[in-house]
Amino acid sequence: MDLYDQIHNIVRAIPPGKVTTYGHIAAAIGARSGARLVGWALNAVAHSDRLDIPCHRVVNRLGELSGRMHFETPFVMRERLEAEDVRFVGDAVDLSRHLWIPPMQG
DNA sequence: ACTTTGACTTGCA
DNA sequence: ATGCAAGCCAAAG
Repeated sequence: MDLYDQIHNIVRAIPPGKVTTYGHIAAAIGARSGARLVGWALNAVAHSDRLDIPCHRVVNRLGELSGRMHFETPFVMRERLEAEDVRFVGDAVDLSRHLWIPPMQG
C-alpha cells in the first residue's frame, strides 16, 4: 500500500459537505509533515482515472482553496463545495463547521 | 544520479 | 503579524 493509495482512500472517504486539510490527511497516513505528498497525490489523481476522488474537498489548514488553480477553472472547486452546502468565510471554507478529521490508518 | 520544484505545515526571529 | 528556513516524499529536468 503506497502513500498515494492511502491518500486516495482517505480523500475518497470524505463525506459530502465536509472538507479536510492536507495536514490531517498527512497525519492520518503517518507522514506528519508530508502534506505536500497529499498535493502530489491529488495532482496525480487529477490527471488519472481516479475521478471518484473528491479532490475539491481538500483544502489547506486555513480552509483556503489552494488547489483551485489545478481544476478546469479556478472557481470550479468553490462551486462544487457550495453545491454541497459548504459555507465560506471570505475565500476560505468555514472549517469550524465543515472540518472532517480522517480516521487513522492503523 | 543530482538538483529543483511542488495543490503544505511548523518553528524561530 | 510578517518573513525566512527546515522537513516530509515523489516527480520532472
